[in-house]
Amino acid sequence: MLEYSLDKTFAALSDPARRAIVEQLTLGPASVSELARPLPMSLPAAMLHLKVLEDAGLVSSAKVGRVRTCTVNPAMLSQAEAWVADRRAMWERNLDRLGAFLDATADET
Amino acid sequence: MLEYSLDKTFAALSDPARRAIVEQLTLGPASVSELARPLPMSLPAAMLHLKVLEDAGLVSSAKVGRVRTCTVNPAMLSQAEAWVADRRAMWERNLDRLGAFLDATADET
DNA sequence: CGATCACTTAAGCATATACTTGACAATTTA
DNA sequence: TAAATTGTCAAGTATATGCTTAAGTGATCG
Repeated sequence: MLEYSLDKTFAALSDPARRAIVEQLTLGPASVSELARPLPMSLPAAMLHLKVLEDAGLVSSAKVGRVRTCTVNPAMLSQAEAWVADRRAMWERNLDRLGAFLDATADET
Repeated sequence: MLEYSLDKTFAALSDPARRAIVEQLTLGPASVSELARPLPMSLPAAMLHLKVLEDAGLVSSAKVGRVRTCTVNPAMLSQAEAWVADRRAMWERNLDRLGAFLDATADET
């Protein structure tokens, strides 16, 4: 039952270990051990982070033989990016309206 | 002691109530009560969310008389947006390299 | 000056998150 | 087939998060 939400996406990105995993995966696919090695924690702990990223749809993985290979899913990155960009655009549009209002008001003096 | 981090920014944005607050603030400044009214929770609970947003640097507020007026801080939105955009760009650059590699490999046949 | 409004603080509770170590399973490799 | 590698599960602990109601503070209105 895949259900990707902004809640999970942003929550996943709020942890430095998980951002480090995403960062490494943007360089190319990697195994669980490779992803866990640079992290300051045990392997099971790293796997939990990986699970969070997968639940959020940011990462996909498949196991072949005894090694699980993980890849990043850029579509989910785009979705998070879009939400923030839209809010910022909305803010700027409103700032423009405020500017126009101030201009119009200035004309009245 | 202001310390804005991606950790806090993404964590703040991971909650629907807090995103609703940001959304409303992109339309213009608002008081605490105005922000809390549409949320399905008590006013103290809404204030906690507001505090999280302020700790993350996403929202600023100032109290004049008995009403506290809140505004959104787009710089922090930009920072979050930039992190995601950079990772996505990195992923695409690597995808290009993979394409080039495959092309080169194809030439060898 | 008493009532109301807007916000704030406090106490308490339930659930979720992040990590540990130790045991265990499945696959290569020697 | 024994040993090493790679990943997973389980139990336990500590801290953080999200919410409630009740009580309180300071500003403004009638």
